[in-house]
Amino acid sequence: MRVLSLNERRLIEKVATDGPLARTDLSRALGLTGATVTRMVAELEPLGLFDEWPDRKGRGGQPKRLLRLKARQFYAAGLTFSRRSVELVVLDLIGQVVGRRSVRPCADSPRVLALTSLESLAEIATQHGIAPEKIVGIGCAMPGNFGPHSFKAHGIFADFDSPAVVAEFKDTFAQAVWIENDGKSAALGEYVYGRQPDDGRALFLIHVGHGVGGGAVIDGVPFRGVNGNACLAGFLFPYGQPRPSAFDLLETLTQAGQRLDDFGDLNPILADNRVVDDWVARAGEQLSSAVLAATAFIDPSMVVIGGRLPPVLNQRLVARIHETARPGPSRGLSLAPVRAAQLGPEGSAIGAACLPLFDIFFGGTAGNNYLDGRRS
Amino acid sequence: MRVLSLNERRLIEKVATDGPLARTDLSRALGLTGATVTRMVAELEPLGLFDEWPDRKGRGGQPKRLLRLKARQFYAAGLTFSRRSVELVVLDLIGQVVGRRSVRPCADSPRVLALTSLESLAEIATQHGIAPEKIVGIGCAMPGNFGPHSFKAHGIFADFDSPAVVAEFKDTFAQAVWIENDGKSAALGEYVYGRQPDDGRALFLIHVGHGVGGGAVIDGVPFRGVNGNACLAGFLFPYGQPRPSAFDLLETLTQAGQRLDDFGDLNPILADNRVVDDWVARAGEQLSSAVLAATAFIDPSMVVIGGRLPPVLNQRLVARIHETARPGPSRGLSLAPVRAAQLGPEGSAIGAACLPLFDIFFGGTAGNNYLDGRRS
DNA sequence: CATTTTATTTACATTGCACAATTTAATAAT
DNA sequence: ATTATTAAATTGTGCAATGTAAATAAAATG
Repeated sequence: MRVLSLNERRLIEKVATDGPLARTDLSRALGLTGATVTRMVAELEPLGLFDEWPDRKGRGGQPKRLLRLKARQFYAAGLTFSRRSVELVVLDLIGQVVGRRSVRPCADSPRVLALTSLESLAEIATQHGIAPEKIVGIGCAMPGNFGPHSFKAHGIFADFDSPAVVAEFKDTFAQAVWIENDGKSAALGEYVYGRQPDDGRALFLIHVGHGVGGGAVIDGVPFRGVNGNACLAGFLFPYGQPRPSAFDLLETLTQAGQRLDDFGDLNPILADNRVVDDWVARAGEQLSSAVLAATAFIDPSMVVIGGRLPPVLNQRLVARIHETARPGPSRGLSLAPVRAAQLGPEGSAIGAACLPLFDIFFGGTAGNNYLDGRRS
Repeated sequence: MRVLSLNERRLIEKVATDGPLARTDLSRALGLTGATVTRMVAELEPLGLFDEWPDRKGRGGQPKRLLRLKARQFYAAGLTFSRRSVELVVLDLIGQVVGRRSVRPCADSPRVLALTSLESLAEIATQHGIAPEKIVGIGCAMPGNFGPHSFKAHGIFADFDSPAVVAEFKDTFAQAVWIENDGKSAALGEYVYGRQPDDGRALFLIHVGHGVGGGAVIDGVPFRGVNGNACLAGFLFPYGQPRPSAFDLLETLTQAGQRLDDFGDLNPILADNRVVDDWVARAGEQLSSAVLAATAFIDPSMVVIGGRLPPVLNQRLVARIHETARPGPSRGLSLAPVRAAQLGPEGSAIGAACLPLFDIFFGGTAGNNYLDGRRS
């Protein structure tokens, strides 16, 4: 597929997030003339990205011809994993989860992880009759950080501490592979498909997962830092002490005699659970200081609490953060608004699937040497 | 003066920071063709920005014709203030301080501040024979933050808590006025004129001044946050408790019986001063946690310690930070390298003067709606 | 002095977009 | 039913910012 220009990707992203939209709407939203939008849409025609139909609600004048993404024209797979499971989702262009597989027991090596994922992907593709060439890429959300030369996984995944992980994935899949930290994946997913109109220009997500991570999308561009390790809200909570991570909740429950294998087992035991209540109270308070830190450093328009926990827990954490009512980072300033993630515990995997879709069809990395959007 | 295009500003910035350079060097560095660089330089000719002379060191082939900025072609003024003084510097295009004035006693109202500054500026201009139209703008570095609708100054400047400050400045000066937080000004100054080759893509500056602030320049663009309040490293150190600010040092000295009126009085009393030694030990340790936080959230290539303190104190703070040897923000990660600011206690004022120069001649705000660099 | 090398310039083509005029398809007024 | 009005979409044209390729310039080298 040809590489899309910056404005083409801006157009597609706009249709994806705010559609359906007519050409005039796009022209206003993107700051381009109607003529340009007409031509761009015409040039994108061979990709078959859009459905188009007349707007029946017009009041005089030629009716708009609304565009929306043809959901099933392209797909991407996103994968993430935890101690006892590999979660794979297949996402279509409009962010609908077409299929999901959760496989246990889990990957104890990068190779097993890759092969397991390949198998899950093949199953889903077969079941839904998805041709392989319609799957534009595989994204993998990793619980861990990027060292100068290698990927450093979270401590419980000792074998994942190597650049071989990347190689293993690239060898296994026919499609192109994207690797990203789980917090940054979730932030991207939340930005692209969990978005609400008042999100504003900068979304910061605190990722409550194996550890406490985070990610941000600022002015439509993922904020990675020079080594890909920005937004690590978890530094506030040293290892070996209580911290507001999903992993910490599992450990807390284990110590209280309620042993769970994985994040996925949380849902049934949440109601009327004193241990969970206490954990939410403590973790929410800790997270409010993470919100303070994120406000101080990033000054985002919105902080989102997301990660591997069930949505109801995210909501309870947000409620607890609001109760805590911490002052802002400096005189006269207040905390950024806080909200629970829209995407739920699959957020990282959906975000992972977003990586290829975003790079190919949406904002992608803004700016290159050819500052007018042309290429060499 | 006509508004310069994005690539023109990239070119001028490159010459400013890495010059002298020939057209071919620029073509390589900017990713443009030689033909384009030739034409751009020719079109900038009326501004008289460059000196050009043949390179005598060539080894075969036509000798390069090196370009560098004509330092005295344009100027900007930068101003900052503290309890007992108003500091104003005039900077030329290559970042040389052409003239400085430090006036006491100080501004106790925005109006006095503005008039005092105007007078200082006029004196410097007269003394050095600088025509007013060569001064392209006035930057003001403010100790304080931006509220949703007004500027909130640091607590000791009660009268500055209003949007009237901005109006007062705009009324007083013939030139265009830029207002910015002092930490962000200093970061910009350090990026443009304090730069070293290994700075990398993202510079974070911790500003030790009235409070503890900060600023960052990421991929050549000042990082401001949605409200202009990003990079506030000081949130780690609550008001009313010991904190690593220059103001805190003055207070500490006062309590020990060594009363000083202003930051400028520090230099003579630094040697063999037990109170200062203790303060450096404590503040350095505190700052190392600010470095940790900056690394965690921003993941910069470099953290710079700067602000209103004499350079020797910045160096001692950096030494102390290195002693503290804190672990990185997560497993396998280490702290960003730390360095003392190049620009010294005038950093904020120089940075303030950078604001107009940067916006007019250098990177400015990258990207606008016209993604090809054209304007409506 | 001819050759080689590198820098710079010139002439021309391409492209992404704006502007303005035109066409299209609906509703409202007569 | 006809005409006017409106808004959307399209088409034709031009411009500005680049790239491409060839030409020219100025030095070192043999």
